[in-house]
Amino acid sequence: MDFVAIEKKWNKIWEDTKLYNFDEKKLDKKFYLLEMFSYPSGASLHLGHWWNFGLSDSFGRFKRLQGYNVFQPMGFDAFGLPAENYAIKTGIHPEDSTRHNIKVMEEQLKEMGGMFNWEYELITCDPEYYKWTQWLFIQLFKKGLAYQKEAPVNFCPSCNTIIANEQVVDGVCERCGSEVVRKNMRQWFFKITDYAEELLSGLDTIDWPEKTKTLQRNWIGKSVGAEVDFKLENSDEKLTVYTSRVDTIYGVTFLVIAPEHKLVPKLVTKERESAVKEYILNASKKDEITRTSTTSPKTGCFTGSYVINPLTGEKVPVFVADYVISTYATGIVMGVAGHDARDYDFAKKYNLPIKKVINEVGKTDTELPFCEYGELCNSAEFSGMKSEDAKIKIVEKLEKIGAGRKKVNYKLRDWSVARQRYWGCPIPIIHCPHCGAVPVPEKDLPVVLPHITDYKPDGKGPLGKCKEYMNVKCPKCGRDAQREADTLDTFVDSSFYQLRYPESLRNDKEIFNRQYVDKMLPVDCYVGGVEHATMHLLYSRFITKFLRDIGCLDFDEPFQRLFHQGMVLGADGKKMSKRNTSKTADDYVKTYGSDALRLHMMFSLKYIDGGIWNDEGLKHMKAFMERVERIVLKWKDTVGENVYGEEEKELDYVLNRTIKEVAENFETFSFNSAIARIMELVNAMYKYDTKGKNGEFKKKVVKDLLILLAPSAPHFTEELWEEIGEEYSIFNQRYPGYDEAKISLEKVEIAVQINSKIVARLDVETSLSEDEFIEKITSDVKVAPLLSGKQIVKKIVVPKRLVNLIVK
RNA sequence: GCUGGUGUGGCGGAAUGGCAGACGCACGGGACUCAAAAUCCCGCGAGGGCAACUUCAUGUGGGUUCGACCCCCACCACCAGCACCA
Repeated sequence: MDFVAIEKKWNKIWEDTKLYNFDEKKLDKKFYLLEMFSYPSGASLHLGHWWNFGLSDSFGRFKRLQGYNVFQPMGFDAFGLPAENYAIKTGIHPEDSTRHNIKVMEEQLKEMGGMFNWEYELITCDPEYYKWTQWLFIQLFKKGLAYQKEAPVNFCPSCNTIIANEQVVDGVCERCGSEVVRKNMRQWFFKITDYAEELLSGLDTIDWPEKTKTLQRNWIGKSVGAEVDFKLENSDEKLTVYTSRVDTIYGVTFLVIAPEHKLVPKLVTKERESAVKEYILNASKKDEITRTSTTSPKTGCFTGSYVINPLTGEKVPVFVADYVISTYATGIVMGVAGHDARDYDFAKKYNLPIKKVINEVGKTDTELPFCEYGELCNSAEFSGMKSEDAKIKIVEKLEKIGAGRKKVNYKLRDWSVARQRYWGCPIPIIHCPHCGAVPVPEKDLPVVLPHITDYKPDGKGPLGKCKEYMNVKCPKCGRDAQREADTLDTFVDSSFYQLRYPESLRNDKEIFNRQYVDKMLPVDCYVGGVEHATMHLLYSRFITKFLRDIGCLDFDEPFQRLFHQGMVLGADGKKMSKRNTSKTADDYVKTYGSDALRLHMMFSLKYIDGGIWNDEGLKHMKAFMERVERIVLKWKDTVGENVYGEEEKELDYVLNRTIKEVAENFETFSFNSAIARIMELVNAMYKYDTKGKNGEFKKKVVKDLLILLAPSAPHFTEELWEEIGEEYSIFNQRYPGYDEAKISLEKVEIAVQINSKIVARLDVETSLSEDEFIEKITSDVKVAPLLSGKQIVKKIVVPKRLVNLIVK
């Protein structure tokens, strides 16, 4: 068979007959299958795309054969930094390179022969799409969930712009080489923290990999602790710390405040000013991972100020230290050197006192630092209490004297959404000197991204230089005003695309129709990399919950079921992705055809784990397909006696087991095992071929085999389906059912163990009762002698597998 | 560093706590052929043994269990994410 030629043929027929069109009238058995859409990066599809889209397409085809009306839309996450960097380097406008890349990728995805519903395609840089990105921003703004605040960013003084973490290489700007500093700047945020609790509890309702849920739980990082106010000496100002270990409050010997905290200037005394300034400057050159690393040396600088411990009345010094981060909790921590590892290191270094206020339960000689829960000592009336109880009692006392309160904290921070970039969705805000930040009226959406040619960064972001864009009248008061120059993080674009797909091209009146989207969503199965666990997957959940709260939809979670494909690596073990030279799937398709490529990918690596790409097995997949072809063509016209004996029974057993297990393997994305089962069926067919004679039976096996293989080799099986004289299309068939009776054997081999050691393997009838079964085993000629004179003290029976006799 | 994950023959990989290594590759052998390729069939973890068989073996070290690749603890190596790459 000429695999390459038949693929062209069937791609055309499928398209002409609109075989895979989604039937919007049959929503009762719809199946919304979605792969994370891709960034239109290089000039052509790399194997990673194939891995993601090709294999989940096979899953979709399997679902279709099971009778589902499969919706599998496709689109592009088209805004983003790479196109802009490319433009700065080459002068090619991001719009042009992006459109070009999309076109190439579309063609290749179509060649792949997927069931994608292109008629719903969406592209995030289309004004028709980003109109709704802007609309979403405005809804969040109206509810107070989009707001501006000062936040630390990477700033390159020479480029005069904010740069991304990935653009900082060894502390310098990758573009110009100057030293990058952390700096507070005014930024737009989405208040995702308002949803922290629900994002946490909602995880219990969705069918996601446990590891992904764990990642999100830890990312949200709920901790129940307390806030404590420490009054500043000789001032009315107070410093509020957050602690999850308020039981250690009697051990506080100092306070630590983050260098960029806004209260720092109020704390620094004249004598300490230059030292603190220098310290803060140095801290601004470090990134957060270095700062918070438990192994990097702790550094700090005394501010000159002291605070009063509200419970002990003790005076303790306040330090600035960069191991404290301003964005978590209050940005100030109480230093308890005896019971916190980092505080201990810090105290050692600066010769601060170390107090013991917790003992290991039942001991008085506990070594410091002791960071577990224990029993309090040196803690006034709380001495002798267990940590757990003391936490409650101490908060009660703090509340009574007005110096503290119970507090739940989350590590989750608000989502920073503004970017000083050109190639992104414009933020629909107008800054008016009189009215402040005013949203663009919804009737004026979209705010179209102007086509500029100078997108080099310059303080404000590239749009800031475009006067025609920036200068507008305030929608509220009509006076001169300026547009927001920043654009949105591309994660905003992708936070609702799954909601927009079902009506992407036709609904220009609303983001989506509520009745329809309630029927189409949630997405039944979502496929994408685990690297999105704490960002895209969290943002989408947040936005879905927000849209529910403003009455746009009726469900809480966007993705009911989730699978992560592993990463396909190049021969060098490196990522095959947008950032290194991508391998093209084209050459393989031209030589072996897309079905062989797809089969090889499915069989040779675990989908969930990925691994190093190896094309060695490709030619064998072609050989396997030819092996299938030979037996199918040989059997298609055979006539023979209508007998059903041992041979038929044996093949029927394999057939039915294969039908059952291939379906189970597909459900868990264990494609490699599914293909292995199909190979076993083919092997069994060849075995039957040497002796079996039942022609009708052979025809049935051939038909079932082709349907089982169809999701994994769509063109190939469609062609054979036609060759055996069946009606178009194989994808309108139903996945075969299996007969439980044919899978259950009359006799199975049982492993017989005595004291957990295998002593025999016996064929035993499955119909025996447990007593009959034990009787049969113990009286066996091999087993009986080993039991003579011994007493059986325990019998462990694992049905159809093993028996273990414990003897004395 | 923190969070999550992975580790099984020469290789990719199978195994609801129940006969470790399914299926495939590589390798060896046989059939077919003048021959080769292709195809079809058989064998194939390591050590010992002519053999029946036997010992060892799922990153390392412990533990739980009648029984552990699987559960628990500690460690080692590698991978992903760490909030402005998407």
